[in-house]
Amino acid sequence: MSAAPLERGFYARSVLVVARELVGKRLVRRAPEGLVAGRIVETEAYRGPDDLAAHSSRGRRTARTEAMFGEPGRAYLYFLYGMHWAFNVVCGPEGAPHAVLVRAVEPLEGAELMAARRGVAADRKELTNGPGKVAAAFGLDRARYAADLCGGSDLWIEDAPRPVAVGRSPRINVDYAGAWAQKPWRFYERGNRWVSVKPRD
DNA sequence: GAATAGATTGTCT
DNA sequence: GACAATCTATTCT
Repeated sequence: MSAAPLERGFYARSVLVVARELVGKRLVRRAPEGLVAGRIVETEAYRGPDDLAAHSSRGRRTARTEAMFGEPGRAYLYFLYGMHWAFNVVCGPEGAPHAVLVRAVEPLEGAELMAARRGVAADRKELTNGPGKVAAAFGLDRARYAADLCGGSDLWIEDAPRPVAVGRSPRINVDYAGAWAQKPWRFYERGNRWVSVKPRD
């Protein structure tokens, strides 16, 4: 059972709408070592240049953020804390530096391959319950920078039924962004054990 | 379960 | 030279 990748129009909308609707969708990567797939259970919206929590805040357009200014439906990957990669999807109209961070997924296929890449047992929630963990489990790094999720790459997102209950909360670890840190721009499936930071619900 | 410290490097000031 | 959209091990309660 396989579905077509979500088309570019899905991503070319408000980043807040896309972030909410991505919860429940199916992230897939087909690599030479095997296929891994997971259900997205937690996302965050970043909406530069106004949003001070976004890397593209104040219109900062650099080699790192360049992909956020490009067409929607492409991957934005960045390296942080000296050792982790994080996977985002570029959203909004082309030229608007908006993106959705995928913070956690629920493993659906290829858990053994994820476990091998992560170095943890396949039945542990630590497999994919955080942005750095998702990127590692899916084997994503600089090589997938600006990869097209709408076709032509080995990484894409498929449609799937929407969860019954999607909660929202402030974003995680963006305290430096002042008032913007309070905006409830994190979306997650209520009650899902793979969500990274426990919400107050 | 919560809190803390240490790891480690690309990016920007 | 400071710091970051984090993770892990360890040390508390």
